[in-house]
Amino acid sequence: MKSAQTRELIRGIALRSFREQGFEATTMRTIATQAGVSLGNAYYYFPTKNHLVQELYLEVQQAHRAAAAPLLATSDDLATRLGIVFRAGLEQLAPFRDYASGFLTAMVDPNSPLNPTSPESEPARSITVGLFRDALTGARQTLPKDLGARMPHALWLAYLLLCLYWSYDRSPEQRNTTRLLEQGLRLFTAALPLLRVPGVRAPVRKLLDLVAEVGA
Amino acid sequence: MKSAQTRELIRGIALRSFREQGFEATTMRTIATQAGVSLGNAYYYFPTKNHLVQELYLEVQQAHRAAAAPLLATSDDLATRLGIVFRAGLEQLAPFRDYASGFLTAMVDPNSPLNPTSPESEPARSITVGLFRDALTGARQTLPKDLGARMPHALWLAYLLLCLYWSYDRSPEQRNTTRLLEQGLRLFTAALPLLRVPGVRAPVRKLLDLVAEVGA
DNA sequence: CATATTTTTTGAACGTGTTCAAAAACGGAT
DNA sequence: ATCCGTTTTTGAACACGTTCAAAAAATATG
Repeated sequence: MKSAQTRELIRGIALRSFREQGFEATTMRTIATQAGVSLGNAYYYFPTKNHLVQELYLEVQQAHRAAAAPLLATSDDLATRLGIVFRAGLEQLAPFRDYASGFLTAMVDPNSPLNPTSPESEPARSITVGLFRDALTGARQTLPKDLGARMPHALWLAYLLLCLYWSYDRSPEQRNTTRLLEQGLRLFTAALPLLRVPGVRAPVRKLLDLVAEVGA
Repeated sequence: MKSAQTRELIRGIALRSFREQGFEATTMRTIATQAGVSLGNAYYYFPTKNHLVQELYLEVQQAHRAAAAPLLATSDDLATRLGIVFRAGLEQLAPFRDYASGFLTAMVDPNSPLNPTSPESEPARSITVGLFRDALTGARQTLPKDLGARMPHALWLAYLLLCLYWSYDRSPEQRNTTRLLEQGLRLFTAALPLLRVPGVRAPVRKLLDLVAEVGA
């Protein structure tokens, strides 16, 4: 029971190495060696390399919240607020740009604990979904209730897709990603009034329901 | 030069095994053994396991075209035609449902030849993009020229996202995926007239341009 | 035909993530 | 203090994708 220290030691070294060397360059053996521990011992605390990456994932999401939450107090415009959350998220990822593909590949596998829709990712996921919920509820503009309930989850998925785009974005400083975000927000706000039209609202709700089933 | 036979032998056995056993269960060693060839020899013809999967990818896209092309002759309605291409694509994938995640994970890695946006995937990609182009040009409804030029590529990306959704879809017979497709098509046709409004068309074009940069 | 060169094939090796039986350290009850 | 059960740690092993030098086979050249 005393050796939750060992766990922390391994965790800390792994996360530092992930940040500095990336996913594939960080080997379970190097982690164990740097921690002064046997390879098998690392596996005693973390059943999988991906479980270690998940610790990083959670930490990044916590930083995301810490960065976005104060900024949300500065505006009550919906698009601005959504932009704050999206942008703060991308900023957290910036340091990982070079190794993004390695992390990404691991996250897409539906059987991996790392997958954002997995039960193991629930803590990290709920942070981001919560941020989008805050962005919506604190805004001057409001959505129809049924859509508002489904929207945070849909926005979270949109955020994941944006991250996917970002990891493929080879434009300087990933400007295309921010451009895509801005255009998307513009279109979203332009379409906002339409969501009150019953003929639009109903199909959109159905769409959101289907989208919601990913990562329920 | 004579032994392009060996290549075909390995290729054939690998593809059959991929179909029957999936991606991870099909091992380079089992392929080599079944082909009566040494492990190193398989690598002489295919520098990577993923290069073998790519052969499967191409074959599936060819089947996609073979299935969709004749059906396209039966209607000139845009939504119907798009639905034909999307649905035919999903039908080709159906046999792989159980192993989809394995293939998928390999395809998302931007550094993999398997990635749909890679140069190596160009033959397979151009088939699908071409199908969407055919669906558009043969339709009664027309798009503004600037959007029409960008749309096939965007639809191809939408198709990839639908495949991603499909691979996560745990509803019986993946009904959710077809529902999502139908709802999406409904919304697309409903939004079609809007694309002629200059205030909508311009931002949409910008969006499509950004989207186009993935897999240029 | 004999020899040189190129193409094909082999088999052993490497480093990876992961597993596991057994050893060691630890902690509480006698 | 000693024993017993649990927790922690170890080190060797496995299967995998991949690499590579060298052997073998095929082919070209004299």
